[in-house]
Amino acid sequence: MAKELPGFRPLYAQVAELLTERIGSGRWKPGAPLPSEFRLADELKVSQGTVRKALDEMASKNLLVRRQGRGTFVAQHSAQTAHFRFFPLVDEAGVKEMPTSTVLAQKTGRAERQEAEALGLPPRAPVHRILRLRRLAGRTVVVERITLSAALFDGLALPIGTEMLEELYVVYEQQFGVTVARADEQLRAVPASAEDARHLGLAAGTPLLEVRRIARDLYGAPLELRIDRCDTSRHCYVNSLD
Amino acid sequence: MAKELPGFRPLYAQVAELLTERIGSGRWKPGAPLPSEFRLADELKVSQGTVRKALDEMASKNLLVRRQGRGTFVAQHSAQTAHFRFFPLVDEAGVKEMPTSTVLAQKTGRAERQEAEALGLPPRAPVHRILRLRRLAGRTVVVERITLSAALFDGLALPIGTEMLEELYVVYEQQFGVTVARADEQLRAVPASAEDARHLGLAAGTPLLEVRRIARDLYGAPLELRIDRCDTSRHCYVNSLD
DNA sequence: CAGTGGTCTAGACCACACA
DNA sequence: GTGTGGTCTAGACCACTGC
Repeated sequence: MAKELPGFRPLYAQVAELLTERIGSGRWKPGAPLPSEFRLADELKVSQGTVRKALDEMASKNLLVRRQGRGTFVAQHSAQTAHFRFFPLVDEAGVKEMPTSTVLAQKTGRAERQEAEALGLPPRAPVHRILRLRRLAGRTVVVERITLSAALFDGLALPIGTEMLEELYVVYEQQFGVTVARADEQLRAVPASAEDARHLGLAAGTPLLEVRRIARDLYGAPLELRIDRCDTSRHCYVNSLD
Repeated sequence: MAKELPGFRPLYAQVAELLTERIGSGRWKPGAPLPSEFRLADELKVSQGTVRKALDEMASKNLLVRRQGRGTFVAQHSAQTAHFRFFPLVDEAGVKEMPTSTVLAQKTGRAERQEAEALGLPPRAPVHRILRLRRLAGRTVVVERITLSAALFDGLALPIGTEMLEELYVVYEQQFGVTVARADEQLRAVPASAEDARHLGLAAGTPLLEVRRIARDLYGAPLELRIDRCDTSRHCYVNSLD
């Protein structure tokens, strides 16, 4: 069964790739159960052990959720999971709180050079821009500026001025069928602009933590550019190396 | 062979734990080869597949390095590996450069409350404190303050004022037999103190990225408290989520 | 060449979830 | 009970390394 030509990939990796494509193509939607290991093995003409290794690999990348006795399911963002995976701010005691979010503005325009590069779009492609504030324990802690391809997120209309309960990544998944699987971030310390300072109730020039994030889909293609400016006087960004 | 009592752990996890203890106890030193899978399986009275799963798990945690045709080796810090695993600063093009380091001072004193807590030491335990500058592309970019247990790092004597070629984690491993396996970091934006500003050639109050790191050994016990203040005008801290 | 880890297969039994 | 994933075992063959 295994082809051992030079440069070839292991069977389980090919199986994982095939299954990932089925998820990406929408054949299996988020939350849906996959066929059992034995059914997949029969269908793909490989052993159950090989399917298992592929599924384990995909589960370790948070693409699948496996539950003993129940089955294997396509991973699905929820307010909870998106929060714990993609919101690294904690309070001084190290506790992750659920933030509240309010969209101040959503506008459509043409991508600046930097935005187009980050999102892999042609110059001046149409984009949505979102300005959002996020609060923790009643304090506004983050000023967030988001840029999205207007072609990919066609018809996006966020409620302005009222508290959003849903995580944005849940909206992307449920309304536009795109899944955020990974994000790359660059962090810097910057002085608060006059606008940042007004939103955060601080003096202009106060040091803020700037987090520049590119969120990516299953294949690593960029979906969202997000620039957060965070007041780290009472919260901090946490990270573990290895 | 497998005991299936409630709450018990899989055999391969027990094997991994046993092997981790052998490494931690110094029975197998960094860089040394482990016995082959079959020898370990014979010795431990489990199958080769179970040993393999334990070894794979440990390799995925960077505890071991496996090389086809050669064997399995205890992971070893080198200037290269320590740099790529534990130095998240890159330049504007996203390139990781090798930093140069100069120790300005090394003193011994008694732990402050915060230091003792971070390192899991009794109040006022003796500690080494190190002040170090790190340069990238000829610019001083990081002012680094390190606190270590003087009991654990007994006899530490770093060269003052001259450029250090070795990574500190290599020194810990080779001179003191302790391995940094993991690190937890907290990031904040802070204004440069007068001293920071002098070292970095900036104005006091300039926003700096403060990285507060606790480096831990194989078992998660804290080894080192390190507080870096970074000039992020030409470099940034990078991180990937999932 | 012999020895190592890497892959693939097959079968057994266990723990868990749900009807 | 039935079906699921989780663990353990055993054996085969491959690819890589170094003698």
